[in-house]
Amino acid sequence: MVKAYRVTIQDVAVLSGLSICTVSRALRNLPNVSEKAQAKVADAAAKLGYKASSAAARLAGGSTGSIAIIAPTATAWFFAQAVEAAEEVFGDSGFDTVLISLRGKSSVKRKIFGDLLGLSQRVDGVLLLNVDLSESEVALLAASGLAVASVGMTSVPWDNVGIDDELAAWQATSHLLGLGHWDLAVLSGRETQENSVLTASDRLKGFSRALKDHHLTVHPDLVINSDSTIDGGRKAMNELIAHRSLPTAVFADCDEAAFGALMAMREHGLSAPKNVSVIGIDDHPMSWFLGLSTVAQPVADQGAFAANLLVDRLQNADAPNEPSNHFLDTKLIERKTTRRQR
Amino acid sequence: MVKAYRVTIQDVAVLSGLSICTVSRALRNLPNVSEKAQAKVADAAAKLGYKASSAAARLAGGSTGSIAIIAPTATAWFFAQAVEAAEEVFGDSGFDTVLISLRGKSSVKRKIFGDLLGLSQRVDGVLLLNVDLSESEVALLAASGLAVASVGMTSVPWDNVGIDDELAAWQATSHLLGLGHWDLAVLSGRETQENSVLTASDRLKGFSRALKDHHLTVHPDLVINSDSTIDGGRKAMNELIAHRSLPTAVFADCDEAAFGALMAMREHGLSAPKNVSVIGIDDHPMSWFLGLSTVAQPVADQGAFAANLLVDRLQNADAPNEPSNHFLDTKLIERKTTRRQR
DNA sequence: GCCAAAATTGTAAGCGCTTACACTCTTCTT
DNA sequence: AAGAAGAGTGTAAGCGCTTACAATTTTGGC
Repeated sequence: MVKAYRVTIQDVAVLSGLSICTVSRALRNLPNVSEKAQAKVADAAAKLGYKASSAAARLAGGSTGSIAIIAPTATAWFFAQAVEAAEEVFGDSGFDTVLISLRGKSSVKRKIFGDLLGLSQRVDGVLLLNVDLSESEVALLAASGLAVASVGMTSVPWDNVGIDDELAAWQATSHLLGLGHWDLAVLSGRETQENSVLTASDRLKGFSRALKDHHLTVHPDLVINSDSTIDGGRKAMNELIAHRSLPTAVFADCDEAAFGALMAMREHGLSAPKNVSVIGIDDHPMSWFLGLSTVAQPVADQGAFAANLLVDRLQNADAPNEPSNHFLDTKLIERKTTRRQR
Repeated sequence: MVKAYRVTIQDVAVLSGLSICTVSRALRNLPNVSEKAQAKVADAAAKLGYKASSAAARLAGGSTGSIAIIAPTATAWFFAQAVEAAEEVFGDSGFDTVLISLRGKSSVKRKIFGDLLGLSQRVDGVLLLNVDLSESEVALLAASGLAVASVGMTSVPWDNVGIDDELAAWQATSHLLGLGHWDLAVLSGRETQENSVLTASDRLKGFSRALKDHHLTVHPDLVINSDSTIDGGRKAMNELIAHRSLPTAVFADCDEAAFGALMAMREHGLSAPKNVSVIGIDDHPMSWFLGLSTVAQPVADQGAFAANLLVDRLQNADAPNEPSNHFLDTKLIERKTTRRQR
């Protein structure tokens, strides 16, 4: 293994005939650098293939050139899509992406917030995907000096991109109601200490509002906690089938849970829409195949959009405009797991 | 925003009454530190909540505390699982995970290898997931000074974990043949400049060998290139249905492609196993639901195993044993999309 | 044309850590 | 019991960059 020679800022300085300091400023597009110098530096840097050492830059107080993505999990369809979309944006902007998956463990989250200072040493910004944060955690992050943006979070003091979860759930539920169903159950993302899904409560609200619009009330027995996974949906539906009276329609607050519900039904000789109408949210690629009615949301778009917002903040740290909140559209897609209730 | 005070090695040195140098050595478990000193340092560090600055460590020639995962994509089921499993191992060992998704673009790969020196400044090691590397890229990486490990790669000069792809494909194909099928097509991971799946060629070999074992030959018309995605499988199967004579059985070299094939069949009023028997490889969580026969492989295990190997190398850089190659078991799971051919 | 103000460039002091090397104690030898 | 060898510890010189601040050049007003 040959000891690789590293091109340093010193080399660029010598070649361009300027001082290290001027080179440093030129490279970072700081003011007070003449065009001539700028050009000379750019030229020399290109010629030498110079790349700043992020470690040295960081140590000296500059930026790290990396951004952390924090997500509840990296395996669920939604997060895998969003992560990859964001990673692309970051990569194209010259940032490394540090992936931190909470894996449903609050211990991981605790560790991160316990060492926020450490994190802020290693990354310039954080992209949060649907992370359920306490008020104090929000405050900590906002005060950390890190640039922050998020997907699917509400009332946070930084840029956010998401869908209107309440509306999406309302759309799904209203579809069911419009079809004449009035005996509905909901598979709702579980909210526990260990594993909470941030969007779940809004989606539950949308469900409730739709019922209210039809002068129906939410029966607590028909709100089933469910992990936002295939297996979670399956367990929840099994529970519903085993222990409660079967409703005529079920709203699962994500497609993967709906898949699980469909599985559970089949295990009991039931099918949709024959015995129960089923609808989800997401428009997962398998949904089309399974004929699952759902409310589609743009997933990669959300990740990319939020990532761009974050990169903008980082690159224009001088323009401190207000945090913005963007809602992307959702759309009901009627397929074959929902039908009119006679 | 309050300027956060950083606990430095200096603070630990003062509190423990030792020199910075001794503290540094103690913290990294280097030899020539008395037990007494070791204890004092550990104590002081814990009391202060000291964490070394990775930037400073890196700059001074130490390690960065991060590891890159390079994968063809982060969204496919296999990779999302493996990435998360590896990320967990890295996180538990105190490493940050830098995610680099090639997104099927050779340009990204080129960029990485064009700046391998840059990468090696930012991470201590690299975990490659099924990345198709040229010989020169392998050599470059091996000479980079980075610790390397991989999943699903063969004949590489570093630790590797995988399944026996040829065997898995042989198992799947033999199942079909054992059922009396002799007119088989294969949906094989596409090998193009832009987007190649490393395991595909081995799986194709296994397919061929199984045929050969039954004194059958591979008809080129029945080897269909297919992206390893749902959509890829769907397109490939559509092609097969539209332009060639329908075989009695199809082997898709991953479950997602098999899902796509099943979709395409349904679009044409066909179903498995009635018209065509279908088998995949993976045992994706949806496979059970769809009744897809498949050859199961442990996915998270592969990611975690390789990650552990890499971490071991990094932590015991002094014990340079030979690169190892580990094969994990695969297992045929017979479900409902395959049946005896009359 | 002259001088102050503004624009540009350079000097030098770190950032927090690792490491070569020098130094001080302990242990064994003989 | 003296000297060599070795264990433990400290000193100081960077790693490559950013950034106050000082030095220099340019600009512009009169």
